[in-house]
Amino acid sequence: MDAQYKPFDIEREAQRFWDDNQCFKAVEDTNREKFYCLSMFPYPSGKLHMGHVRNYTIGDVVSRYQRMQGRNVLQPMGWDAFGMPAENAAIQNQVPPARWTHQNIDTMRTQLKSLGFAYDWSREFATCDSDYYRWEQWFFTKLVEKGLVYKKMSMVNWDPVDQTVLANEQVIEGRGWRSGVLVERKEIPLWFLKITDYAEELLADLDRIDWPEQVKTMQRNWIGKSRGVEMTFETHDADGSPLEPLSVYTTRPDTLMGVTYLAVAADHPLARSAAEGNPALGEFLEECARGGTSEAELATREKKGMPTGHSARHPLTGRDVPVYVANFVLMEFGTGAVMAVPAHDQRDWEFATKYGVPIEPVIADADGKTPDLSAGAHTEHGTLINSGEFDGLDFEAAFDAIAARLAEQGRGEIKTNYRLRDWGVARQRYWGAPIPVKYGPEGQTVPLTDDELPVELPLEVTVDASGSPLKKMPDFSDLGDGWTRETDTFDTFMESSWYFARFCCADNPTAMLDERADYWLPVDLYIGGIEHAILHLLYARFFTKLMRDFGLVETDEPFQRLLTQGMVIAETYYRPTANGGKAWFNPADVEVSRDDKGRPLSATLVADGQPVEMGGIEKMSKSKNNGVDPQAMIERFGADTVRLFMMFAAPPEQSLEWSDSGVEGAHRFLKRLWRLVTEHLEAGPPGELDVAALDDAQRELRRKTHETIQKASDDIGRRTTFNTAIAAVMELTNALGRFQNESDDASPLSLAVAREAVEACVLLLAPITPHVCHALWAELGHDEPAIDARWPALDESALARDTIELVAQVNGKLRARLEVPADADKAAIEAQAMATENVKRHIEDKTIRKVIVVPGKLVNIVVG
RNA sequence: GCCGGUGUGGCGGAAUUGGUAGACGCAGCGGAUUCAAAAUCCGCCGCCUUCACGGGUGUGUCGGUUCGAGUCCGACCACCGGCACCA
Repeated sequence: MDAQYKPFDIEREAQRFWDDNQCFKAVEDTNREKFYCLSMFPYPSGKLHMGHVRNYTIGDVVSRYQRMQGRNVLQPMGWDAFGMPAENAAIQNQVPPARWTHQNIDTMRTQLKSLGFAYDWSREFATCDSDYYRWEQWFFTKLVEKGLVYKKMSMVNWDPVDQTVLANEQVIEGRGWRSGVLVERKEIPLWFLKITDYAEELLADLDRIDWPEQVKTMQRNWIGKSRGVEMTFETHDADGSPLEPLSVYTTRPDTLMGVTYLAVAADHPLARSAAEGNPALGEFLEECARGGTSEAELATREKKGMPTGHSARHPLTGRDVPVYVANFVLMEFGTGAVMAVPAHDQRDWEFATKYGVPIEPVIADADGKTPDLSAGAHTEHGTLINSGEFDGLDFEAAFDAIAARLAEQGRGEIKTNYRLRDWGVARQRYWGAPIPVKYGPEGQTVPLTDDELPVELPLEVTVDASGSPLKKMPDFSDLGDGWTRETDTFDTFMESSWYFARFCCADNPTAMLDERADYWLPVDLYIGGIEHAILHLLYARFFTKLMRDFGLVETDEPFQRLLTQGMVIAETYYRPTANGGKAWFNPADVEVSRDDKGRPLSATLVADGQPVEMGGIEKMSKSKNNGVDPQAMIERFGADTVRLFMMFAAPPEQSLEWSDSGVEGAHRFLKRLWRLVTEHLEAGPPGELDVAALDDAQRELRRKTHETIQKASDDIGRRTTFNTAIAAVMELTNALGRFQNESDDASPLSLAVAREAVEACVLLLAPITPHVCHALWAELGHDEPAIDARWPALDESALARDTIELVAQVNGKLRARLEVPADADKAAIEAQAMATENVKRHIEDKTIRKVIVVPGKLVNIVVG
């Protein structure tokens, strides 16, 4: 055995072994329990970043652990290859998006392989392969047939200079990112999928999946089920001539008698008609149409409104209230109109205060009095006042009574509403899957038939800032005889909504999915960034239900268990630039000086020795130039070190701060492990492990071994806290090191106990640092490779203790530590605590009021 | 703005069900080894106080529940993720 740990030789050899023997090729076997472990596939943006390394190491650790549990494991990898960055790169470098994408895939595949991930590469695909997206096109045409797809006018960000639709990301402070001009809201026809048909099931099934509660809560709130009343207000203009009635939805019908105005969206037909002959209002509507379409932007905008001059008749009192246009009412939500109760809704209160609309309280405060509305609205439920016949009713009773009265008069009904909106899947972009629809000379809209599929995306194109090149390619769009092809492409969320299913049968050329999908699905553990908590994960759940309803899969849910991984962050460094901006420097090029406690004091750029500013710790990103290149780290320390550091530095759900010295520490540990095994092997062959013959030191090491097996198994298998599993193994190696040094005892029995500890260390670390463990396992004389070894088994009897330590407290403060027999009863523990010197000192002259004994933990003496 | 989360030594973090705060690692300090250095090994290491035993204090801030709170409750502050065309 080599006395030195040589990661590069070891890693090359282990990877060659796994490769040559196709160790990770997954084969369906109904006699074995399967485990499908999936990490969110990467967008091929160029090179692997640390976020990828973290994500994929977590998945690999779980996959290898599950394999050691004897399960039939599938861990595939592929590429989420469509998207905007390829088009941006194309504009910048005149490279066709396809070539740029495939080059990136090649680079990143090589990098993934160098990390030794246990992927079944035979299932690899990229979503930009027509073999993949053809099935998405095919499925879309089936959805059209079933009425789950429709076309509707919808708002987009329009750049009037570049004459193109912008993504929200491309709108910076209301302006186009390239042109710098104010963006306009523009309505164009777009394709939608009816996700709202599945709103109830998407909500209900959250109870059946093992996901973090926070993610489920976010999805519940996003779906936003509410119970309320939809009602109709008759409307008329200033002259009293009737107009179209206004429909509004409210979850607070109990406040109906407090309505003092209505508000409609700027895009509402009533607002538009009112603006005719009212130039001031027309100007206001134009102002509302400026800026981006994102909800964050709309919600943070200053709340503004203007009267339409029209009035609405209260459905119960018959009183007229004014109708306003308000920039915070959204046409996409509900009916595009709201009733306003400024006394009991904070936003309405602010609006009414600003525009001098009356505020009329109709709900009493907690004391049953008229609420104080001088500083804001009273939004809690309460008893009705100033509401005529409804006075004295509580929320529930008022809700029902007012809903009943409206229903009686044919002016309203109870309605369940969802905040969730249908999914707009059309993008006016090139680098995506073409939407398989054609348009006829008489305006017909026809989905393509099976023999017309796939619609392949032309690959040799020139991309510029003026929008999708497909629209300018008659070869693509003109089908002859007056027929044209749809030039919009799919939202890239379409591809990521079913790739996990295609991995089960990626080689099937004649069907989207086959029975192998039912063997592997659902995914047992899905790992990815928390930033996908809502959109991607909701769309994938929706798509799974669609596929189920078409008989393509049996499962109702795609991902049984979800692990949301935190970001990788690092210190940032910059210098102010002449134009008021910041020039960012990579941490690798910066030297930091520290005080005697190790706190950073200042930083200088190595290249010129001049100071740079410290910009704080941020997510690793290109824009802040604080990314640490995984490749450089692998080349310096080896893949095992990088994997170990990533898993050790933080639990997977928290953000992880990069630390160069932390990586060195991880490397140091692997060297120590190597040396420990070397020294153990040099001491000679172990004897039989005769448990009955152990002395105290041997029994103690053996207990530590099994405590570690217990903890690491729970940490990896149940808790997925890999950092604490590694800490436990480090403790065991420390104990083993002391045992080997101190005992200086090479008896066959001691070597047998040490052997058990050494093998536990190697196997418990095998999922995390697979290369070095592959080598060490072989050195320990095993013919079978470590990947096929069984996870170490716990021997409960090894955990037994004769005495245990517990603490004595006086009034909750720790005063002494006690060594007591493991089977001591409460009275004995209490007596021993009372007899302890330091406890006596704190209870003398005081009355003992109570004694609490928590078995195995502590005794607390309460004195007064 | 709305929804969700996080906050513990010099640093990353541990404390799993309300029961010993700081496991494990990094940095630092002291020592061994070395001609010297690197590497390695051993020891110390929240803060204040004490010769020492010990005592006080301490988990973002303020308050509460409890024999006992990092953990539960209320209010607040700071930061992070998402907000439907970034992926």
